[in-house]
Amino acid sequence: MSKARQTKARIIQQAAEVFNQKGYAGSSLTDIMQATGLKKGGIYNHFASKDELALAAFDYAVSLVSQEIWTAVKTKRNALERLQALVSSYLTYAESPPIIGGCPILNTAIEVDNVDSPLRDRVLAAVDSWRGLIIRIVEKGIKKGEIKATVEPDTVATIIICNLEGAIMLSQLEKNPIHLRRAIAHLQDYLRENLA
Amino acid sequence: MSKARQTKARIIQQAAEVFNQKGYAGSSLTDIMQATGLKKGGIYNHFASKDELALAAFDYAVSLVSQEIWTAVKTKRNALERLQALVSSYLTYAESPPIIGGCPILNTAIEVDNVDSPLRDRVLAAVDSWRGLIIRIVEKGIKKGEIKATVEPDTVATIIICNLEGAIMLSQLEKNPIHLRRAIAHLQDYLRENLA
DNA sequence: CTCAAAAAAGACCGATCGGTCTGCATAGAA
DNA sequence: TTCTATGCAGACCGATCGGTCTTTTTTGAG
Repeated sequence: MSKARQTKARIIQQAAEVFNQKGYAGSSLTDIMQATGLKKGGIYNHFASKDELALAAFDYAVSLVSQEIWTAVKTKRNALERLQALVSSYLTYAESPPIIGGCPILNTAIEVDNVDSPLRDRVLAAVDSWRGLIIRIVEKGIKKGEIKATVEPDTVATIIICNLEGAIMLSQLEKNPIHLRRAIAHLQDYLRENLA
Repeated sequence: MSKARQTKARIIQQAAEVFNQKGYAGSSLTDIMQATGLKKGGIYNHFASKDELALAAFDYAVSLVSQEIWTAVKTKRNALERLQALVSSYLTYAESPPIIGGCPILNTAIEVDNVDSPLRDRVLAAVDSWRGLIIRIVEKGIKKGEIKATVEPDTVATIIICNLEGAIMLSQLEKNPIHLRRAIAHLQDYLRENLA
């Protein structure tokens, strides 16, 4: 049983890399077979369908990104510092990303934003969770007097996510981390000048 | 001959909508046939391959967006006002977008950023062209004393594009224009406070 | 109106798609 | 070490993929 779970975890990890680079529609089972070294029987023994594997792979990819963010955030107690740490954690995204191929939330959002699918719901949930984290940090900061009471938590969340996602796209496309670095610097200015 | 060109143009327009909503890998020739009302013979009479049609459709979609931007920009002469007009032109993106399914540059960038393909080169060129427009506006503004000499044109371009693209993704995913409006307001603040 | 040229239809092609199933190999409890 | 439960290989399936080609229809110049 342990062996089986190990294999299943390996399939998810390696499929996540394939999906994140080539997209769900653009990845075939042959691609997954090549990445995992397994044949069809081996894969379908663990997953009922390609879609089910895609969901598991997306959840796994998101968990990698979330973990990286949370690891950075929890090192600080002050609200402003928490936001700064969150933003800065994306500096590592260019050099040693948690998963190759860009941000899985962005990639999947673009691919499924016009269709109804379970995957679309997962993306929405992932974005909501991310936005919720930022909103809670800001709200707590306001309550504790670390952040100006006039600041709108929702707006801060939108601005941070927009900049990071847009910058990841640009840096990924041009294979140049400069855009991500500029966006992070811009967000740090924004946080410093508008929140406290 | 005129009829032929009309048909070809119609194929490009309707294929562009399909591709922009479902992606290139996610759109089949059957989808294109359904959208255009033509059969395979009718489509392949105008295009040698699906890829060739995809290129034409992408170029067309980008031209729609570019035209919208340029129409807004050319109404102003002052550099700061030009940038403000450019940013504000995206207010219409939510209600009456030049093409449905989100920004074609963003959508295509995400789909092809990890593969080598002619389409990837087109996306790079489209982004370069957009960034070049912003950079030239800023440079001219600096030369004419309308913008502070310490402003980095490249950075301004990155920040504007990041915010707009990230916001389009969020608004498209959540089917809520609020994110785009927040990003535009944020950019207007940024331009006002940092450029002049 | 004629008729040649071009546009479109639709049958057809091999390759590949996601998915199923049978049988063999292996793992791990007894 | 034995034996059974299950992980996995690989042949197989129908559907659909992008693309070709022959035939029919339409177009528009003369």
